[in-house]
Amino acid sequence: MYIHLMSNFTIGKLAKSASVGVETVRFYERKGLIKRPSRSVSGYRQYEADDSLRIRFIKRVQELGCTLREVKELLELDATRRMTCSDYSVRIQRKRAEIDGKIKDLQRMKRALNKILASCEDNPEDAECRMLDCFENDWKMPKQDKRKVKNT
Amino acid sequence: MYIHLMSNFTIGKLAKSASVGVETVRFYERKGLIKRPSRSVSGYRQYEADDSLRIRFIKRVQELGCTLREVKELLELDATRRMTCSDYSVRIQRKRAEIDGKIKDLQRMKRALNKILASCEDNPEDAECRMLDCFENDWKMPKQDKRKVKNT
DNA sequence: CTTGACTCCGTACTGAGGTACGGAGTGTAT
DNA sequence: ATACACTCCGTACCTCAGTACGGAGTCAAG
Repeated sequence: MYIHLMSNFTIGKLAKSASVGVETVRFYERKGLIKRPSRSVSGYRQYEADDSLRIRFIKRVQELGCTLREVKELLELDATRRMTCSDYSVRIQRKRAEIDGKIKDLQRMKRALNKILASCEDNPEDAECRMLDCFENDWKMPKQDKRKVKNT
Repeated sequence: MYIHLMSNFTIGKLAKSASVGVETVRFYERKGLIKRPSRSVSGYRQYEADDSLRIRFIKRVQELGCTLREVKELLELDATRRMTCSDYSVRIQRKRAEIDGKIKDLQRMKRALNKILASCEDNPEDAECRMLDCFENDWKMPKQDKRKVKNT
């Protein structure tokens, strides 16, 4: 594991190791997404390997369609754990369901891409497949019950 | 199928059916994400069911972490098909790989949530599981080769 | 002991993705 | 035929997620 040996990143090192800009690190600090680091005598921020992991986590989860607010919630799931096990596990379950939905839809999109690929490579005539239709099962026409509309 | 019978949405109807605002529809039109609709004599936009599907597709794919630019590319995959089957299928394969990566990471996140849940419900003492660690396999430490950094 | 790269901080700016506004025309229910 | 809701258009505005700026201090190599 020998990772803890290479602690004490300066902000520039951290940023580079996580493939973001220095300003982004400071921005995340302001937003409370990463903890305030310890400081050197002269006031320089001092980071450790875990902070790099954390930033890379943030970036990846963002790519999976979460806002920074949601990422923060995710990261807080283990922080607040153990004190509030009651409704807290409900929150986790909700998050899990959300993720499940995303996985399903990504799989549908993948199938649609496969269909297009197949029709392109094998028989360019066949297969009236559109990307659009890959979600058709769940929500082709909302049938007036999923009313999450900005109600007037 | 009898869907084509209920064509000719006005923009408000379309927006409501797709759970977005009227302004969003116009915005997507400006951005070229939906085609310019036909107009009534008085200049009102006239939509059909497919446009609603398209907008719902856009919103969902956005939630899966794509920008509008990427959504547009996805939607164009079937439009430009059949003329450029050569490097075009490469583009599709790239898209598919991207999606695969997202599915994998979402599954990892789900497993992490499951672990937290288990440790919360069964034995609140055990299981030092953090959300952070769910991606550890692929990119714990970047090892200086994935250098997509804003090079100085 | 100077030079150049790095850091500090606050504030200002940017680009994406919408939202809101306002004045004018339209459609329709009473 | 008069409300009232809806539409048109352009422009202005908003939030989110960074980016850039600039003046001052710091660190390390030569």
